[in-house]
Amino acid sequence: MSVLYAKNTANHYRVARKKARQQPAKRMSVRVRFAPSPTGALHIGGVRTALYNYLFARKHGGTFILRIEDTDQNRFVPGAEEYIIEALKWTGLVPDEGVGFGGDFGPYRQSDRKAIYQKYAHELVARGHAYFAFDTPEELEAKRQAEENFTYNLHTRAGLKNSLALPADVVQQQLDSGAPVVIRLKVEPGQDIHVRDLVRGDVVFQSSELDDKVLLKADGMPTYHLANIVDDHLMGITHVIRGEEWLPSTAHHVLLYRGFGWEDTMPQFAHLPLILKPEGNGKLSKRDGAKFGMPVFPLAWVGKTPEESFPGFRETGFLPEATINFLALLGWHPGSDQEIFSLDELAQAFSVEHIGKSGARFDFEKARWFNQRYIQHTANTVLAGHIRPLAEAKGYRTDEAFLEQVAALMKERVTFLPDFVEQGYYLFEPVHTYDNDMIRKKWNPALRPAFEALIQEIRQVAPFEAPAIEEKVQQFMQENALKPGDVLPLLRLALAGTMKGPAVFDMAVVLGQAETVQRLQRFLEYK
RNA sequence: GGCCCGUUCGUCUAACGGUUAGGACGCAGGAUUUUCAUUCCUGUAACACGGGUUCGAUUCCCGUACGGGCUACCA
Repeated sequence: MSVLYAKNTANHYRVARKKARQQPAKRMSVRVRFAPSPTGALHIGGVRTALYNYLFARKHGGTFILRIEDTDQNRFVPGAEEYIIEALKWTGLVPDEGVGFGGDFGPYRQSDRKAIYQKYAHELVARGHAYFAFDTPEELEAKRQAEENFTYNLHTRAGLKNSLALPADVVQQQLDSGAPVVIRLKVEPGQDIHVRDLVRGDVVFQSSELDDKVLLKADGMPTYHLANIVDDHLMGITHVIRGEEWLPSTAHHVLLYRGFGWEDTMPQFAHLPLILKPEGNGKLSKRDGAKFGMPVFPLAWVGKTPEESFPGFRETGFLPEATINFLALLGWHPGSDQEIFSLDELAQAFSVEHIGKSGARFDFEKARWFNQRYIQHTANTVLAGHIRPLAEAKGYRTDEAFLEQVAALMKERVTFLPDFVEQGYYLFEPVHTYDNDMIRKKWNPALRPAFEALIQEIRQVAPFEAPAIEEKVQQFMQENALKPGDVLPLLRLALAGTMKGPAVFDMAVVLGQAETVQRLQRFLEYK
């Protein structure tokens, strides 16, 4: 971008602001939309797009809208819409308006707006900015086979079957016959199309490079291009925040706004950088989940086959807050060194200017770190609520007081929620795996009498609390000339089977006096 | 191929002409912890390349290389 362009951009904004002031009040409030297609599970990149839209709306006291773009009947997947809504609820990105959330600009599902698009498509034809085309997909495919870079545009349309090339009576006859017909955008040559992108600045396209995009398909449904312009206009969208893959077609979108005479209220655009694979080339795909052993979807998705089924952040044991925090920083930075943000804090700090321009690699290690941190800083009562269903599934006890104790003991040494009941299983059920190498290292048959005596001591401790137990054990070690290194590891092994874990005496308390004594005795038999 | 976008430690990124190029993850080392983890400290490591513009370029411009996206009656 040259200095001149930058200057022009600034000028443009000044003009735009001036215009905005002259517009009615309805243009003043921010309205953004998240517009996914229900073709399967919502990709994590889609969640990030939703997040940025949500944050932008919150930041500016605006409205966050969910619109379902289901104009491709062939790619429709049952359950996908429900999945999208559930994913938004789980992450806390709850729409103010949209499918399932009400609002005055509905319907918000594009398949329910079919008639609207047809009306506008025909209006565009009447205005001379679009035309009918009768070429079949097969014919076009043949053209592409025959010609390397075949494009439907002003150079080729004269030789194709459309209302611009065919005689009026033939066109009318085609129309009357009910033969398959599409409506295409008539791209006029010789125009510079400027897209003032909030993230990238001024992006220029030559209209002669653009093809005559299909606006209304033969099945009567609109393509994305038509539907998104009509809806954004009708729904009063002020800012379009979407993935970078849409940048090239934005030129067409600008042409559509012009064609409809809506350029004055055209939304501002912000194209987000893509999320890339952890390693190698290309953008993150659903297959990368299995490849790198990590989820790339917010929620698990159950497909028809195992290959079409995918794990989710939720099921892996991520807290939604950690997931959001992680995603927020993937392609955006707050302008400070702060790393930990609640949703509200993110909304406060958010600004489009701080969205990055280049693609961000999906860094699962960082995601792990966020989750670990969030678990550490989450209240035991809240954690208990997360642990309960996991414990239930394993048939473990689930009383509140106990689960809170488990949370307290384990929260500083787990990464994912299931770790509480997996790594810390010995808090719920008897030890099933002993670290035999460690036992060999620490056990000595000569220790047996002392160990038996110690069990008796522990049996006596009352009340059975950590300081009291510790005191008793300390005293015992002193009297028997034993070192902590001789005794403590054995106690730990007896209670947990492993050298990893919470402080021994804390564990003993959580297990309870009876269970502690029982485990010590069982250990004596085991070894 | 054409069009468009991008390029700072391994990764996420800060810097908006003058800095010992900052932070975080990861990794390494140390302290604390009679385990593990946490916590704390320290270290490691980057301006893709070549031309300009400028007193001075990571920063502005051009080019090259590399990466990415789009190129459907998919979104």
